[in-house]
Formats: sequence, C-alpha cells, structure tokens
Amino acid sequence: MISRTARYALHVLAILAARPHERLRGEEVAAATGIPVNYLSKILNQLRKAGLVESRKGWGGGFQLQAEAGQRPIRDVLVIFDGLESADRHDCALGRPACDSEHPCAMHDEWAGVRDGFTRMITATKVADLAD
Amino acid sequence: MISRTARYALHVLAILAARPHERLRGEEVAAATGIPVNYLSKILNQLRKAGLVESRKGWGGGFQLQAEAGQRPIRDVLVIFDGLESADRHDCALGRPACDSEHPCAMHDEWAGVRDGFTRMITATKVADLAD
DNA sequence: ATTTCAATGGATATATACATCCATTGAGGT
DNA sequence: ACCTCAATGGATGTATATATCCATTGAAAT
Repeated sequence: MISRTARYALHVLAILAARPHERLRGEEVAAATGIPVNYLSKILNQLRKAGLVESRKGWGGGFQLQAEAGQRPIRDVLVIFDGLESADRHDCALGRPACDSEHPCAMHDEWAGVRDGFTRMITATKVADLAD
Repeated sequence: MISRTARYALHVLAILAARPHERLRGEEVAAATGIPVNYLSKILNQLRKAGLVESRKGWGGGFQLQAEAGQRPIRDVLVIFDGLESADRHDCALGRPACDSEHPCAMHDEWAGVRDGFTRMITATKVADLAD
C-alpha cells in the first residue's frame, strides 16, 4: 500500500516540517529517522527534484522544507515514490482486469470502500500535519 | 496489501469453487487464469498442504476444492501466502513502531478505519463467494 | 509389466525494491 | 588559492517476490 521508501520520505518530511526554518544535514536527518544515510540521500534528492525540499551544498549546507510544501497533501509524496496508480487506485482486489460496477468481483464494493478511505486519508493529511 | 501470489491463489480457488465436483488439471487452471503453469503448480501445492485443495496424481488426476473449503474466509488464504501480519494488521501507516492511541501519528485514526474495512472484507468474503 | 499421464519437489533464473560505495561538484572558511 | 564540508550522481551490491526448468513420484490404462 505504501512502500518503505515512501514511508521513509514521509518520515523525512515530518522531521523537516518540525523545524521549517533550520537547515538539517543529511546525517542529522538519518540520525533522527534511522534511515540508512546513503539511501536517504537518494530520497532527499528526489524530494528536491520534486520541489518539496530545498538544499544547499558544502559548509553550512543541508536540507530544508520548501516554503509552500507544508500545505501539500501527502498524496503528492506517494505519487513521487510509488507512482500515480498507487495514489489513485481503481484496481480490483483480485486483480481482475474486467472488474467494474457492471461485472463486479465478490469484493468489489468493500474494496471500493477501503480504497476510498485511503484516498481520503492521503488527500486530507498535509505534510505539515506530519510534524512531530 | 495483497501480493500477486495471493491474488493468484484466490483466482485459482474461484475457478475450483465454480466446479466443486470436477477435477481440473493444472494446465486447465492455468489456461483459465492466465497464471504461468509452473508457478501455479507451487501455489496449488501450498493450497493442498494447507488443506484447501485435494489433488490426485497421474491419469485422470488434477485438483479439486476440499469439501469444507468453500466456507473458509479468504483471510485464511492471505495468511498462507502473505503471512499473519498482512491479514491482522495493526501497523502504522508511517511505519512508526511506537504509534498507538496514546501517541498517534497524523493518520492513526483514518488508517485504523482503512485497516478495519480490509479486515471486515477478508473475513466476510468466503472462498465460495469467489466462484464466477 | 509397461506405458502414459499429471502432480511433486528441488534447483535455478529474473525482476524489482532496498541499500551501499565512491568519485564529483559546488559552496564556505582560512 | 587552498582546504574542508556536504550534497549530487553513477555504479554496484543484496534481498525478496516472481517465474522457469527438469527429474522424480504415484496412479490409471493397456
């Protein structure tokens, strides 16, 4: 449902959102989250390319939440790391390609409910809400 | 949420549940489901070991739903292929080990709702309900 | 008995997510 | 100018899920 990498990203954003005006080094974020440093660097880089985070190199450098990023729904983060399909699900629980309201599988309605709850959750929750 | 292998298994059971009194060869099940034959054989074997399916070797052999298997909730199938944790989830959407009602994460309640819907779905739906 | 059929089981291959390593770049301090 | 710091980026390694291959076993037909 949410990949480990996407959860890492959300955890990172939570840390940064808690200190919106500081610049944190990768090492610090790694220490705070427990994410392996090298892997974390890839994640931070993707967040930067996506415009959610700003970075500065060298002495005094580090990462910082981009100004308006706090108001973005965490759905945006899931799209980046797990793709659109994982954020806007309209799949069948049994993987049937032809499952729809006309020809529903045994779990069609219940699964639609589950998906809906998930969608609601990831659109209602904003990055800023994650801050510890 | 549900691994591809578990979905395969459910699809297989759906096929067998539709013809409870016939014995179907692996090849036939593969043709009906689109699951790669060799991989399918592993799945059918696990289902047999778990007592959900009966098999017979050699000429006229094949697979058949075990007598009472139709009444088993599909949760039982998920436990076999994806493990207990995936069926009885009490995890945090953000992966926080210490997330509970005392110290909830930002999505605690919504996620609990999603999990609940899922649990309800997989316990309410029986193997026999999957039959086409 | 022999042949044929189909499940069983073990070993191996592929794809993908997760993780590590190291050389390069750019920015600040001296 | 030079040194140090920390992000960037490319190449490589590891684990797991998914998939394939083939030799063996058991059962029915002849």
